[in-house]
Amino acid sequence: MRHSEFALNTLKEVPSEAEIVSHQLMLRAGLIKRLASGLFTWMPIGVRVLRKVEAIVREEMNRAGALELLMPAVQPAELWQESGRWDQYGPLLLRMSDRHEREFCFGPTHEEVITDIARKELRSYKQLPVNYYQIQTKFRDEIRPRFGVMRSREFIMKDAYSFDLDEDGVISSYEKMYDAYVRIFERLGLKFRVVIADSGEIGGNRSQEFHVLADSGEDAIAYCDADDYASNVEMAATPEPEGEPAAPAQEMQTIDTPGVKTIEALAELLGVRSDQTLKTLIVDGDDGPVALVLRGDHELNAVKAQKLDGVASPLNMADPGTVFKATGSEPGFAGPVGLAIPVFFDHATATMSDFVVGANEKDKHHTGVNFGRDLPAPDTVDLRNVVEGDPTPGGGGTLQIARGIEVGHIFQLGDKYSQAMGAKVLDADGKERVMQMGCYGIGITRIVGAAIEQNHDENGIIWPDALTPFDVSIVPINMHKSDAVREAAESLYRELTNMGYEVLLDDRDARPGFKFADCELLGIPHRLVVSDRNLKNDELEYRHRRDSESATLKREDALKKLNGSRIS
RNA sequence: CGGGGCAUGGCGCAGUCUGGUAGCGCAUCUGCUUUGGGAGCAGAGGGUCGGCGGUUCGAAUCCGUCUGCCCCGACCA
Repeated sequence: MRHSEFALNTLKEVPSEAEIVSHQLMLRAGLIKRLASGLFTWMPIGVRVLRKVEAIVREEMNRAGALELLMPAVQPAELWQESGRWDQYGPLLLRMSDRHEREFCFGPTHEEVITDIARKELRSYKQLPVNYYQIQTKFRDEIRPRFGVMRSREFIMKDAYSFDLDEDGVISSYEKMYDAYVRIFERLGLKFRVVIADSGEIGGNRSQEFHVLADSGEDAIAYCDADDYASNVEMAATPEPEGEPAAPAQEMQTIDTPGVKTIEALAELLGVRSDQTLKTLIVDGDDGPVALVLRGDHELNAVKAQKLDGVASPLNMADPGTVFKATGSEPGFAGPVGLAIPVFFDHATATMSDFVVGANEKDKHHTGVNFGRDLPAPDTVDLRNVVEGDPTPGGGGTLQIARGIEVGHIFQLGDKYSQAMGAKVLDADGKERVMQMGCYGIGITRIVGAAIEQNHDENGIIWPDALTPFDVSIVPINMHKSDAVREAAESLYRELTNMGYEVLLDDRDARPGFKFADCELLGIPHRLVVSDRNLKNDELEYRHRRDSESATLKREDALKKLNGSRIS
């Protein structure tokens, strides 16, 4: 592609709409244009990247034996009513009516449609297993779209759905997808981790997420420094307490803490560490409010809390009126001493002694509180987020925390949809059996953003070879003055193109620095500079996007160098 | 949804308080000079100042209203 024929606009200044680096660079490099909140046009250079991602995903899905189909983006309400999700899904689902007042939605996912296909197409166990997939546009009406294509409302997803006769079958289909996903992310050239995930509302038993590692990631991942354990922090278990609390050294006292409503303020006022305090959170329960008690420096884990018997799901903090009724005080001074509602203590509180708690009275806290004396020794539960340094479930190491961007998710669904929608086949005994399903998603558009989050520097994007819109950039110096440079650049362009490279020839009449800056912003991995200076010796200047220095090489050596770095 | 902010040429912004000919930088176009790290000079094009309504002799500016966009939002008990 000649630059002069590729209508590409780059920006020197950062559009103010963009907050994170991938969004900024995608706008500056001209990959995307925003149309409305959470809606983006993929410009020609962006589409080149998108197609690379799709091609790899498609190849590996096909290799794994999955069958590509394409379902409608718009789906009839009846199917969603049949699965029960028309009412469950909430405002995330974009609903619409046609001219006959029939209701539809723009698909946020396709379990209903595929299950409908499966119940019509699949009759016999002999047809199983089947894994259908598509690469297609979804719409989810996010509360707050942000981070460019990373959390947009419309996005492209590869979604796959497997159908098996029994649980052994699902496990096998799931494992095939796991292997395919590992190959996909390896081929994409991204650093990633597979983590144990919450299967959440979708149900089913087993679920893993694929995260691209990046400091700006929205998700926290806990992983072991000694084995291959990795988990979404939402799901990472904390250990049961070991040992006994130290013997009380202080008497319980009630002290004045006017206006002190936060743990930080409390710790500062009393000159204690936050891990010597307890925080007591009042949340809605199934039958009136319940209290959750954590060490002051720990964070509540909502996913864990809402799974407890008696705690409302989804988790909801009690309103101030309820807090007042339950504790006799406004929020900020709740504590477990003398509290008449159910109380859950986190594991980490079990070994504490001489700690500080709210006194259930405005502007008062208790100090020197101890289990066994001021409070009954608790049965503790797992309520908190893990933190760096916690022991791992395998016991072999300690947890580290990394940030990640979720780009893939695989589930064993079981029969949730097939049961609700009657997707059955006949087994070898001629009996009807409800099929077992799995579902497997990859965020195609999100991968592009995640790749940039992981691979960039102050000058721009640094594409992994597998994703780059162009492999090589040819930068001629003074091409419009020097026929020798022009001819050399054109012949190099033809030769590389014939060799199968995707080449961007910067044939603009611009100064070198301008071209270099664009080249780096666009993140093209290989750059060849053609100049009179080097042509005399039949030389080219080669520089990889990650290099800090250029190398002047004989033309054939430069080509060899390119070939040597070829991956496919 | 709650809170905050913004809306002026393709992008980034000033002008609004204190009403009086719509401006700057980047980008674009033309010409000349320039050509190894986002060039210089000279000129040019491009804006119903988000929409509607009001106040006024006069509104980007004041008032009302609507719309759009951005940011923050369990961890406080």
